[in-house]
Amino acid sequence: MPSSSPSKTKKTQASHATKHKASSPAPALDYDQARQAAENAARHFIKAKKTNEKYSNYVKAGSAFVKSLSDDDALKAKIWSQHSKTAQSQAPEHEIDDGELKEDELDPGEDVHSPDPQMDRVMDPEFGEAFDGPPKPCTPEAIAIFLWYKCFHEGRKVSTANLIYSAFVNHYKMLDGDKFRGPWQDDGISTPRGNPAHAARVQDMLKAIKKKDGEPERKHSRAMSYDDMRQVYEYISKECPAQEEVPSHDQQSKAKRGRLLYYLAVSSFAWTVWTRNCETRLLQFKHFDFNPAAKICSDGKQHSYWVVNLRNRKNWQAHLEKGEHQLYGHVYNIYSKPEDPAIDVYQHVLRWKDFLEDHILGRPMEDNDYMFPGLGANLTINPGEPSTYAFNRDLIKEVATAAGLHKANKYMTHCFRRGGAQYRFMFASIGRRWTMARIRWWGGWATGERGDTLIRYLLDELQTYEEDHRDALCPSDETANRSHMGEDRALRPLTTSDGQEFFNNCKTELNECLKAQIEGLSQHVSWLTNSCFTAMQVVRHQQAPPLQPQHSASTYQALLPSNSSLQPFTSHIGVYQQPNNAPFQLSTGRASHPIKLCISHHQAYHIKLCISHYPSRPSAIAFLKRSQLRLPSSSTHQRQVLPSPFNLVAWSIPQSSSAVPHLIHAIWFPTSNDPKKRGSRSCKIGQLLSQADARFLFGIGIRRGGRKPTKGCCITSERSLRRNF
DNA sequence: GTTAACACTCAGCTGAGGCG
DNA sequence: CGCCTCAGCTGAGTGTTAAC
Repeated sequence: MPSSSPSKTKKTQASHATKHKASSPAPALDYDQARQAAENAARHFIKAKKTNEKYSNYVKAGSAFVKSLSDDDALKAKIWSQHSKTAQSQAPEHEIDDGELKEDELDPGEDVHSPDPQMDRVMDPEFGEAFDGPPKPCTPEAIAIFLWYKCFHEGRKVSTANLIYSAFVNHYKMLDGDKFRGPWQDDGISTPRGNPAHAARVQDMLKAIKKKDGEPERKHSRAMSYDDMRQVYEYISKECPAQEEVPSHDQQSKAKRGRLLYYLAVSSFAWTVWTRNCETRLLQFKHFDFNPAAKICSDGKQHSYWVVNLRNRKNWQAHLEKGEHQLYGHVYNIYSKPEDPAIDVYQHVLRWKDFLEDHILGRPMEDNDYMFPGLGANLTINPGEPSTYAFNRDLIKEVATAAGLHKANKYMTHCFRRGGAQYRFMFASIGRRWTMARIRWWGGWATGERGDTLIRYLLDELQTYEEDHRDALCPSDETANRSHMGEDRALRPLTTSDGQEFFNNCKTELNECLKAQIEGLSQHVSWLTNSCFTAMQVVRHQQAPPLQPQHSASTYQALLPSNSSLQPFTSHIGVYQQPNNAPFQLSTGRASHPIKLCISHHQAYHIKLCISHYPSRPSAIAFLKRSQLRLPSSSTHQRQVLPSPFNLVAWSIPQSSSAVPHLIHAIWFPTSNDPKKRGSRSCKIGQLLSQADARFLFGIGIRRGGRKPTKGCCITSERSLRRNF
């Protein structure tokens, strides 16, 4: 019988052992005692304590079940026997008893004696003791019936069948050395040998149980994703009262702060180191090193970190036996991650430790203190006891619900291990995902584990993602089964179809853009021609004296449209000057009335047009921009550099022309400082521009820097423009 | 050598019941 | 009513074996 207080018993035993060790050497043992002690030690320690307990419980339960069944059957047999005797004594001799009941009179749950001799079997007289002592011929049948009872009658799942089966395998394996190991052998004559759990009858029942429920429903904990962690952290950042805001007497605020700091520490630790709940709960202060030796990286930088040593991860007993781990456990260096506070376990654990020491314990932590002890309602704890599973489970659900996570009740204690591992395996940014080898090491999985069962829940997620076809109707290609996480979507070459689609899209966009530009320029040209024409009319009729530069701006600003987008570029007014600082003047044909016009730039290319007259030179229209205009200087072979968008100078504006396309007669590159040559050349090269040419001219007027003027270049058509530009 | 099925172990999970 | 303990069920994780 198990002790009612196992912990006390354990402590008592340990205490006795300690005393015994300290007081006297071990007494001498005889052979029987030593053999018995060795067998007991093997029986008790070959499996984990909990496993042994569960196995033992199932064997006991099975034993009780067969006894009960045997007793019931004996009772029924007795009643039946008495009933038969009574019936025979009371029945008239002449009455014919057919010995059978009609089928519809039978209880459907009641077994019917079949005429089939195989079915009409009598219970083995040893059935009630089938599990007592060495296996008997009826033991396999007893195991099979017990399995049927638990799984078919009580509705237990396959795992229960496996557990019962394993319990009986282990029970008989450990019963008498090698005697009851191996396949079950029972010829009906000699004493049976082997393990009765391996009998065909038991195996058949196991197969039947495994198939009875079809595909089992999986109940995984929902993984805590990186986004979930951030969402919870944002919630806690708002809700967690700062230390300086918590009065010493305010236990409620203090408790709230403590719980949230505890949650941040536990969650970030489990999410980062991928620990299971029990592994986190059982961590003690001695497993941490908060003052490790300074470490200088290869790049010369030094980072803050602390060290945690996990020694007792799940199923590591076998690993330790094989020496698959480091001598002193599995060591993790935890570095600060201030840029990502939601998962900065370095800071969260330190913060929790400080809170624990300063506000709960009132002393520095000691080696055997649990890092995450269970918290009471008012921060009452016992540092020598770890937190409970239920406490962590409830806290996770509480915080997840409060933070507004989707399906918050689906988060269980395993959510951090799943979420952290999935993040490093699948969801971290490219370049930050870990290799399978690193994931295997970090999560403490066996090195020889197969690919598809290695970390099943990781690969399940990936499998689901890559083999999921629910988005097959999505217009965009979301196929993810051609590479890891569908990363090839970003690396696939451009297909003909993609190129055609891209071209069409560009064409549409470009057309709309050009259309807008041309319309804008067209308005400019229209306004420009009107302005020029009006200005010339003013000059012609007023016969005004030459305008001073400071007057010209205000004068001709009045000619500009009110549209704000066409504000005059006043800083450039008058910059087009001759060396002696005299302003250029507009010449209308041979007239010598200087007029200066400044046309603001607009939209594309900031075209500025300055129409000036210069007494010693031909009238000109210059397109100014940030580039440089080379103009003849006073010396024959020197050129003066002035701001201009391109090296174009047009001249000779017809007085009567009001149409845009006929405004510009010629475009001329001034290459000579000789007014006579310029004048004579201009006469030869002047030609009318079409509207298309004019627009084209304005369009390509953006050409910056200006090509070196070619001697006597005249541009009169689009083709010429193309050729000369 | 690979793969799938099987075998086994153990911690997570759940509900019942006791207790203050 | 909430907290805690306990027992039993469930599923994850790991190891082994046989078929291909």
